[in-house]
Amino acid sequence: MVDIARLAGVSVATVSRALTGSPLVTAETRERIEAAVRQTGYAVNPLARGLRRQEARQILVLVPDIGNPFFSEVLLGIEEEAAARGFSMLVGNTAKDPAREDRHAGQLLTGAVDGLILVNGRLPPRLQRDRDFDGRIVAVSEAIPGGRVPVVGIDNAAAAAAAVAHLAGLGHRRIGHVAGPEGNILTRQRLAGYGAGLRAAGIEAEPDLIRHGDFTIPSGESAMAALLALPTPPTAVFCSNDEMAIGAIRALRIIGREAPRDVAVAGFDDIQFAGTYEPPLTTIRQPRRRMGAEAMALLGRRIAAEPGAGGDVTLPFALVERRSSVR
Amino acid sequence: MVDIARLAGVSVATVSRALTGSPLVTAETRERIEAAVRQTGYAVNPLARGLRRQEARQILVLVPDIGNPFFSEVLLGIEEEAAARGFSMLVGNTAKDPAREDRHAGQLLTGAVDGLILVNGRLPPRLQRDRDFDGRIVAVSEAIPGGRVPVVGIDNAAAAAAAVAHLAGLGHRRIGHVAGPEGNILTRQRLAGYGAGLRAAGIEAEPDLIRHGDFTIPSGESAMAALLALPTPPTAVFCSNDEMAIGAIRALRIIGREAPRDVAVAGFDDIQFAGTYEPPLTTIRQPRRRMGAEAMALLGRRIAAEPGAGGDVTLPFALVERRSSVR
DNA sequence: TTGTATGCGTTATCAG
DNA sequence: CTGATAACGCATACAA
Repeated sequence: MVDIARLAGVSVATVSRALTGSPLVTAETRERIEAAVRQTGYAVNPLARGLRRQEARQILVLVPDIGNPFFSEVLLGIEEEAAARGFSMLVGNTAKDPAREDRHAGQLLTGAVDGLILVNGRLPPRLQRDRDFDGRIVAVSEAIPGGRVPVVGIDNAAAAAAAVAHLAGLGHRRIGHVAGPEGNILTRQRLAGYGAGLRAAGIEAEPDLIRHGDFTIPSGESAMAALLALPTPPTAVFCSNDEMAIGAIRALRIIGREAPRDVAVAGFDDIQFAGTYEPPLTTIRQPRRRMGAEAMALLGRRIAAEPGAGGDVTLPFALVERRSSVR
Repeated sequence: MVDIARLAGVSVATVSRALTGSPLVTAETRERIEAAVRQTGYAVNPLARGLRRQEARQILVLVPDIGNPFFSEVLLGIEEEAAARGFSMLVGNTAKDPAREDRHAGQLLTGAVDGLILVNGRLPPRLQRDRDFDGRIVAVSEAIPGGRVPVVGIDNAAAAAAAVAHLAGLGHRRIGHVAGPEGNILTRQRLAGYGAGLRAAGIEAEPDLIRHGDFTIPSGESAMAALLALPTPPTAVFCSNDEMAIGAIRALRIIGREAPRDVAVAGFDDIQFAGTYEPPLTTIRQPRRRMGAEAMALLGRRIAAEPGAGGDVTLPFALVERRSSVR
């Protein structure tokens, strides 16, 4: 910067002002400075600027598994919005390990990042104690227990109810549910929606028709196998995510049956291969990318301490009807 | 830090030394300092440290599409190795847009990041001119034209040849190829391997049996449709990636045929759903995660200016035989 | 409108 | 082994 100052025949202060768009600079001097910048290819040092301004213009996203396509598409939305707002995106993989969560969260305490986006459904331990940074944290997709941090996502219960209504509308009365792991918030919300959907259709709930998996294909397969071993198996099944729905279809195939002929199957998420699978999956589409973008927008507003940067953001979902549920 | 110094009754210089693990500190003073640190929850400011040391302890990964599972698993490997080496990972989505590439690459010039990992197959324009940062750039998966930057990946030609050898070994003599977009390096390498594989099996190449797609499912579908419309269609097809292989299988299905009964199909990459698809896909497995990790390790060595931080790293691939190719 | 001076939080140099 | 101090590059308060 001192070079630019010399080249343009001004002080570094003026260069700084010109570069930050201060109105206190003559058009003419600004022009000289910009010329010098172009000539030398100079660029402001973000570390020095950050040190001075006490901000990093960086945000951190905590993800349990970057490799999971669901999360990576949320990341895409975050990145776009972050770039648009002049932020860079750091990504930390937690693998659900509290120690890693804490290590990454440390970046918020040190000032390495200005904000945090949680895609992993919980606050890192050290942040549970320390409430000083609540204003710089938002969650996406999955709510955080405690209600301290705002969430951006869909109405999971309503979406689950919509899926069940769809199956009931097809004439099914025995509708099973392959739920996620117990204790998980999404599991609870979708389970609640499942129950509400049954009620709305005038169907009596039957605890035996509910089995828990862990959101993986194999777990969906065994949950469905258990359902099929029932004296009176369900004629339709709503699964808490698409992976388990695929597992359910495999379980059918293994015993020589198939979806939707023998059992209708619906999933949740509309992952990339949901529409490509055989049969294509009926599912709930979440606006993943937009969820990421909205989360970043919210975080940006909170960091800037904008007044309206309030609570949760609920985005619309869509029921996507495909062959797996329709005869 | 000044607080710590006061608490421990030493100077900031000593605190700094203790915190950086300098041997020039008494065990006793170090203990006092560490106690003060624990008590206050103090953490070093990375911006100030970076400004002073002229390093950011951050690296940037340029990806064309974070949402793509192939890339996101490479990211996983990068993140793990980066964390292990004390680096944070920034992710920049380029969407193949040169302007975005340049904007992100700027972070290398400003010192915001210490190194760059390219997963998008090419150097951002401004870095093509400026060779000053060559020592801080590595590529993964896809080689960069020009040979200036070292690549971490598999031997794509050999892998393609192995896939073709597999199909030939099954007795096929008319083996088609659904290639990637023309001009793409991976396309060229795999196309070359396809040719080599045919030659090794004593099969004469036939230009008509080669169609180009763009690595998407629909493009694979139409490429395969064209192949099937030939007077004498191939009895086996090697596709340059799994998405196009899935498209090829769909093309078969549309005209009432199926894989592998009518045409054997092999893909490339072993993406997440390759093993789950119906039929499960025969494909080439790339060690994506390890590729990411090795790339980061290489970059780390280069940044540290370690002597042995030389050229390309070639990792082993594996031919995964599944039902799509076997009768 | 511009320049001077100071401090952001660290680390490295140089004395002691 | 420890302390004082300069410097990293920038942005702002204060003067002019």
